[in-house]
Amino acid sequence: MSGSPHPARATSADVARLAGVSRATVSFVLNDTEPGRVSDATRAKVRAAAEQLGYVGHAAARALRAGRSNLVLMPATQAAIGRLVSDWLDDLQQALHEHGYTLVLHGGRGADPVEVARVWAEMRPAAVLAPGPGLSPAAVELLHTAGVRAVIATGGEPVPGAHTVIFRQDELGRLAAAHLIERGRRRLAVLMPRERGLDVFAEERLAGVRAAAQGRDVEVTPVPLGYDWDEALALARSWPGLDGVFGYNDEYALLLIRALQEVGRAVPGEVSVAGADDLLLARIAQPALTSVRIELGAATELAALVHRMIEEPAEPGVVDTIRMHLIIRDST
Amino acid sequence: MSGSPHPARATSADVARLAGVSRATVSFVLNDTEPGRVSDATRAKVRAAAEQLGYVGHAAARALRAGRSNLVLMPATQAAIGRLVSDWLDDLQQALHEHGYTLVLHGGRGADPVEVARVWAEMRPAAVLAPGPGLSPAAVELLHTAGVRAVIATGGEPVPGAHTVIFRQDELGRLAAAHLIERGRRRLAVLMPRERGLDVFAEERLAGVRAAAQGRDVEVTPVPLGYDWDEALALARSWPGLDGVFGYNDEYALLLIRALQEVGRAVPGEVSVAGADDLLLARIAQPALTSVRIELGAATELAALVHRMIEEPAEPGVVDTIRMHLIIRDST
DNA sequence: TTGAAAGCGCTAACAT
DNA sequence: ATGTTAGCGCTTTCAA
Repeated sequence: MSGSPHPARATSADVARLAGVSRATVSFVLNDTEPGRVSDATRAKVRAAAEQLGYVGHAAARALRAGRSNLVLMPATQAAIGRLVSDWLDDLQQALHEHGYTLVLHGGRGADPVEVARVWAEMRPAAVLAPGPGLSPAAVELLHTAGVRAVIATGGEPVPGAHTVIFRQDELGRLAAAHLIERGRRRLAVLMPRERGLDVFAEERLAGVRAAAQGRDVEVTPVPLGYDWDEALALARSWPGLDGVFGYNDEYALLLIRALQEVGRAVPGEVSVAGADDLLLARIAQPALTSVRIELGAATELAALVHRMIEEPAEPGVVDTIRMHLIIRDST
Repeated sequence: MSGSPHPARATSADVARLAGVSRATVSFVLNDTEPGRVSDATRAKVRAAAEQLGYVGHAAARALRAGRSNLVLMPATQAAIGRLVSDWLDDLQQALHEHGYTLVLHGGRGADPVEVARVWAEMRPAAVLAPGPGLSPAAVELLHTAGVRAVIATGGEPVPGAHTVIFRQDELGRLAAAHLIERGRRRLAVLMPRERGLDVFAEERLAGVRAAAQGRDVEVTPVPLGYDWDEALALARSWPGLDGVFGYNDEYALLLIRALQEVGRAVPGEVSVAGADDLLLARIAQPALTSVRIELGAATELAALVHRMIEEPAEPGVVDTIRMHLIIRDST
């Protein structure tokens, strides 16, 4: 085939020409602004012309004109967490869409936070939702300077300059550790995933475990573990005699449990193990896995908050707290 | 606090003013186009001014001017599949970034494909990567008309108008079913997830199972199942006497296995079960789960393909095939 | 009820 | 070696 296989993309000017009206009229009709401004006959003409040409708006042009885009940005790291989070993201996407925003998940794991924030800022999103640890003060400043209206962080403590949804990673560790200690465990391990992007969360969870152990004659040992069977098996074989484990999350916890079983160490007899996320897998594991459940809250509320912050920027502050509680099962 | 908490975002004109040069010069310096055009002294001045003002480019303006954005769009559904895919996405994001593109995961599960394609088209992405079943001919046409250079589909058969990475969902079912039949199973179940967005894949996998059963005196029954313990348990209790199961993927397969075990039905004694994805969880399950492994291939190659297609659009065609093979374990 | 026109921030062809 | 300027597609004020 030679030449362009597709007709040049139609602009609103093309639509206007075909319909025999001005570009202004086209804009009013297609966006339904100022109802009653354009007569029904003209509306129909414009609609037909747009349809015929296969007209599709140009987000960049609109954003340029409006001074801001309708994008809401979120690091894609979040999406990889599991079904719980990804279902919730679906709801969030839907709720934001109803407010006229487009949720966009953006990668960039592992890179320099300020560099990542820069790429985000170039997209001039209306809002950014991100884990606090990835949002250095410099990054927040950069986003605001670039005109991002709403920066919403999730994390253990308020991020300066951003609204913060309090999500205490350390509380995950604290809850699990308190339970293990109550069960009589005194030598606690905390699994520290080797996978990129997880280290900041792991450190906070470890801190929570340490806090629970404080002044209680309990020893806490961080234990690195990659998400890999052979490594888990090697760890189980040379298990350093610890009697309680907080597994970072359910996946790592389950991996370790199987490895321990494989080398003949009883769970919970010899070692108690607790996870986090309360996946369905935790419930159906054998033994069923004690886990910290995270209540993500209604996505619609977060969407509404985002909308409010974009419409009328207010003082940054603490917004809401993600609640969590322990579900005790047979692994502890 | 009153007034704007942040300085107005600087434009390239501001940078030019501060540096005492023209906007053109700023553009040349910051983009490093035409090296040698600007003297070192001027370059330094411009850089310093940009730094001082916290200048950040404006992607929308650049896209408007260039006629296309540097966005590569992919449905976020993909991301929810699991660790295998999400790690791969990380690599893809990285590889695309090195070509100057920004990978964006976009939600929109469940909505009308053409409506979704419309929202995508408005962003004028350079490329769209999507599962074929979501790309109707109308959707592909819409994207092309909107100027999207590269539409790359994944699916069982070539999508008209798009390059296609052949990914035969039916082959997943065929491989698993052939194995089950070889093991002497004659009454096969195929789990059909109730979760939104998964039905198109499930139908194709079911078709693969049917193909394997063809002319072999094997009965195939689709069995709906939501990802939920109670539902799995109810299914197991009223198990319709089928002796082989293709579980859609590892997660559903594992869920069913546990439910069957719970009601005293032996796996693989009474029922053989196979999954797909070959998650680590399949390997550590008890019994270890037979699963179809999917070889996603190098993300760098796909990134290079995307780049090539954007630079010099060519005839759509079949690009590459995602390979898969069965890993036989104890569940069959 | 509709049209004309300015201008969002950027790049690149052309001029100096 | 650097500057001037047109124009990408859109919305919205102002004028008719």
